[in-house]
Amino acid sequence: MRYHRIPDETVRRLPIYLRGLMFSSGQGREHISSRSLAEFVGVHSWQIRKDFSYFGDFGTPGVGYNIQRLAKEIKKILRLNAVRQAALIGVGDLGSALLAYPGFATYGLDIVAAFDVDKKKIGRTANGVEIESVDQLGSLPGREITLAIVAVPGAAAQATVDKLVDVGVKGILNFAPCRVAAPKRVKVITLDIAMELARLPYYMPAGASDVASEARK
Amino acid sequence: MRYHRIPDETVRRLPIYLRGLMFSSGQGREHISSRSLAEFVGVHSWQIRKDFSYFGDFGTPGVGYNIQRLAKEIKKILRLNAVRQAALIGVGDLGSALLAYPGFATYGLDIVAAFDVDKKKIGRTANGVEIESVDQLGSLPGREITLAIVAVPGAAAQATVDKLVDVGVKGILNFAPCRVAAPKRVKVITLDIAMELARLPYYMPAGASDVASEARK
DNA sequence: CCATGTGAAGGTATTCACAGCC
DNA sequence: GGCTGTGAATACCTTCACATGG
Repeated sequence: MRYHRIPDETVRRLPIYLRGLMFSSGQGREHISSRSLAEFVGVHSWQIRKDFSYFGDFGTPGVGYNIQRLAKEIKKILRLNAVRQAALIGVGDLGSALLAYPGFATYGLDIVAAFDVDKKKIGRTANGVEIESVDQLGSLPGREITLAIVAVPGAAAQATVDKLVDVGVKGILNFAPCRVAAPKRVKVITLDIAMELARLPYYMPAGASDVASEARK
Repeated sequence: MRYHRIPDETVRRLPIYLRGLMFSSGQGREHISSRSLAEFVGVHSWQIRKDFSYFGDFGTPGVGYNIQRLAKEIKKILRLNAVRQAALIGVGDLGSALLAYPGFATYGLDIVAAFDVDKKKIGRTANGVEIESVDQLGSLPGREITLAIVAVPGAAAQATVDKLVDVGVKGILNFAPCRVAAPKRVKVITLDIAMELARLPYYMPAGASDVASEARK
């Protein structure tokens, strides 16, 4: 079925596939089967085929998928085909790490501006980006920045997001450990690192005391 | 229905509720309605009631939920009722930020050990934790550490996880941007920061050119 | 013969509406 | 009147099995 709405869960997996395809592409191969890709990315092959079926026929029966063509299509769907510029708000420990993080480039995302409230930081350069005062956020509309990464303390998060919405940012990745409200036209994804760790114990078997004995097995 | 398996999606939301409850608890109130909590955490009230219904009657009709009692129960379910010690592997930019991250304590998680391959870092102290050589991972079984946070480069991730499994770690939060394999008895949650950002453009409306005009509205 | 693409079946989670209780 | 707890309805996603195509 070629024309179909793409389920959210499929959209969530597309970056995983993309990562796998880009890696395979670096290996010099031209085609990849759903089976091979499945093994590499850790998703079942039938799930992969179903996911790809939502947006067209990219596979050749008996051969597999053309890596380049499929990667290009996924990028198009995710709108990652052009390099996108992002601003970072909050250059603390986490913010600094994000500035230095090489992974964003993988998906064509580039942090080109950084803002902080701390006067001591303003004017300094971190990873080739000059840190500006948050008061300068008003200058964003003139620059080609549509995305923002929020790495400020929870107490400042909502005010920061409000400001970002004001200056026309369309998408926000929020690292502050709290819910932030925004109009529907602005997409906010909150990524609370500690919360992810918090559900780990639930899935872990037994108590802490059997670590040593378990290790011997 | 009091005795019921708790759906995974509910487990994923429990830490969100817990955060909200702990905050409300600090406000001195004793009870909270599903409506108030909903507003605070950004989840619909019926969803909250349904989620809570999976593990017992904690609400009083006309009054709401007893904050302390409910928080305690959620902690018990998530097995966060005792402080849990974690080890950090990889003290680079991201690892250092995680060491300094205050959010883990919210859920009773404490990073008490750090490991790196870099000889220059070994022996130094970061946030009160002495950085040890990864060769010392073998010493983990004697310590009360069941959880590990992996913040090493992608190329080293699988080897690191293998080693952690060997020394009896039961749960791993993996920040490396790749899939890692582990036996079923060890729970691995992979958190690829760039991937989260990668699906943001998909949900953003229109192109980059209308930023300025949009901001005027 | 191998691998895709997809209807159909099955399972899981969300949403609703309201009975029951304080 | 306000709020919980929950069956029932609905929507969504996953899994399977296999027809179809190279």
